[in-house]
Amino acid sequence: MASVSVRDVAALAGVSMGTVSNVLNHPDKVSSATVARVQSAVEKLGFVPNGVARQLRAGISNSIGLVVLDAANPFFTDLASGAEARAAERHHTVLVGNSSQDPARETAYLDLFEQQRVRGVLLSPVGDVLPRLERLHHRGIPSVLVDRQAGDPGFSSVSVDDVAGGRLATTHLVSLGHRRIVFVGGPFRLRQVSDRLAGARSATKHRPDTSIEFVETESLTVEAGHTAGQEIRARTTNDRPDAVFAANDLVALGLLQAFMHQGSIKVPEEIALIGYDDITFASAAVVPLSSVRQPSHRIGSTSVELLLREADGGKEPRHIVFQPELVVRASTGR
Amino acid sequence: MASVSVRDVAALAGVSMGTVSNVLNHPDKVSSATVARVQSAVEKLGFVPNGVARQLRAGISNSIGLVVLDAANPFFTDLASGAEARAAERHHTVLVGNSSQDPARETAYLDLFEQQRVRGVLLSPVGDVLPRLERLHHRGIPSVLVDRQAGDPGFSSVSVDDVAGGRLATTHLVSLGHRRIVFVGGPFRLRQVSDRLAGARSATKHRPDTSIEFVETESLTVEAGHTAGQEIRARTTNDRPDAVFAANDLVALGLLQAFMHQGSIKVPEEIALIGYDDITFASAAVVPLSSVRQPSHRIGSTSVELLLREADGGKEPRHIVFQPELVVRASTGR
DNA sequence: GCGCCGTATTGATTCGTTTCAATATCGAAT
DNA sequence: ATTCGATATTGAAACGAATCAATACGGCGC
Repeated sequence: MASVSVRDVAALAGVSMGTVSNVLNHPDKVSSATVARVQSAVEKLGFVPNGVARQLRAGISNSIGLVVLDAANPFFTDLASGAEARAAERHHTVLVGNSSQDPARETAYLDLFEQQRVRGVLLSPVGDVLPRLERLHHRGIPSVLVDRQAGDPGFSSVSVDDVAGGRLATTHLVSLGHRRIVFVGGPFRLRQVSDRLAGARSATKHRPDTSIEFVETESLTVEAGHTAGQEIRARTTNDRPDAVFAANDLVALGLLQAFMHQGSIKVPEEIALIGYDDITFASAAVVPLSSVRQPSHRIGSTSVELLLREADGGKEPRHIVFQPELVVRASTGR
Repeated sequence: MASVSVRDVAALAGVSMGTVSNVLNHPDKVSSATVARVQSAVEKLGFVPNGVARQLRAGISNSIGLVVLDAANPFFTDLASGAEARAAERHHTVLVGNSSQDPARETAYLDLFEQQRVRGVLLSPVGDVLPRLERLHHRGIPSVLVDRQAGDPGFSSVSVDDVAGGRLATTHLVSLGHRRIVFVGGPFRLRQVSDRLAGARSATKHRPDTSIEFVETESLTVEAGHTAGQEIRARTTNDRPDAVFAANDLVALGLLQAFMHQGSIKVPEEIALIGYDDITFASAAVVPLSSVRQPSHRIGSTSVELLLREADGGKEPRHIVFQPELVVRASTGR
């Protein structure tokens, strides 16, 4: 019942296996009469070529591996959909792995992709992956760092200037008159977080009347934001900040939920709030959320672009940096 | 420079390919001295077994294909994460495809999975896929319908009783005194939509004082909801419903955005609103959203469970139906 | 010293496809 | 009639690992 192979098709059509293969892949090399005969045999047997065997023979697949930090974050689903779209145009497939910010899972996916001999790897890294990428590179598997500038210029990268984004958000808060700012996000070892934080710091550096405090969270989720928000809500009014900059919108939404609980803290009157990523849900939040927009879809498509360029030609690595954009909504007053 | 194979490892270790393979897969069959020698050769050469070759030889992969209706919908990302977690426990990998409610893309992913000879397929269908699944089944690839009861009992399914869910939501609206209800969602050909709608209808059937109207959208997205909301907002006050039941939370959030625009319609005072799925963002919305909760994570893990059972033992198909749960928040008053 | 048994190891074959040099076929040109 | 060329087709050799019957190697009892 199981598998019909080219052999069976060839037998039924009365030709050799090579000819069947040619009908499938180079129909122009085969006389039209034979093409017809083979195709009807394919039809009759319900033959579907075995992609695994094909890939083994070809030596390289047309799949691209993508490891994201958090599949539940709309920023990454947008990014992934951008990557998929571009890949589909080039007849490639994207395999998405979710590291959930766990270095072990990240490694597991890299192992899988290496074993599967994917065409290349797109990665928004958690752990220290450079040695790993070296190894992949050495094996002929190129990689592109996504949403993070390469520490090592040896690897291509597509990123957004997170320092600029952090500065944008913070400058905006300061310009509204806020002086006591809290940055919420984490873990700080994530580049996205530390860069946005650095931007925040640089925006306040030359303003001695402002202060900036850092609250580290375990992850960049709604839940983590909610926890941090409860901590802030528990403070006495005097100890509270007058503005909060969240490392991403999920955290911001969690904070917002905590602040609004029983109406304890009014946003933006008592505390102004700004997030990062401008996910779809930001504008539909209890208090529509100000945010820093990133071109998530384009990041994905551009990454694939770079990756395939490298996989094909072997050009030297490139670095593309997009600029973020401030989006002002009700959560920072106006 | 590329690939080191078992052959190279065997040569360096001074053993046969068969022995290398045994070290990798049945270390107990090999003397410990040889194991050590082979492992050091593996180390030295940086050998990573070729998963593609392995799979070809094995004849079956340990990947599971999953096709979702909308990867941007948190309901499906939760479902996928449930599936991944369960699959990982069983040493399987989930390949996620996003059909975006497009039958052509759905078919493309099924083609891919068939060519890749995956272990099985999880599918939340858009088009008429039963013939396709028959074919897969005939080829020895089992499938499980996800988030939809099988029309054909020949295939296993894991679903939520959407009719009950629709009834739950609508009964709730009626019990709050709402009499003029609009159901927003689409396309109606999606089972999820038509079932929820059927539930809504059944809840109002024996109440001649209530009316229910159906507004069909092109898809189940925030944007589609927003468009439908603008249409409703454009009506004269007399023509407006006093409650809206959205086919999912994304649509509900879109509606909410449209209603709140310049404060034109107050929720829930002028129009009560209830969604479906209870995604994370529902509780953080402008007006926290009432919804119908589904056990998305468990749906995913249970699906994998059923699929692997079928892939292993070949037991007869099973049908699991979860019950939805009403979650009341501010958007339906109280 | 011989046969026997269990453990270790080998080497050839298989999985299903693509590739490519070799061959077959046929018409046109010499 | 023979050669040349172009076009179609063939068949065998890869790709890289897993399997399994066959063999080698010891040690043991007799």
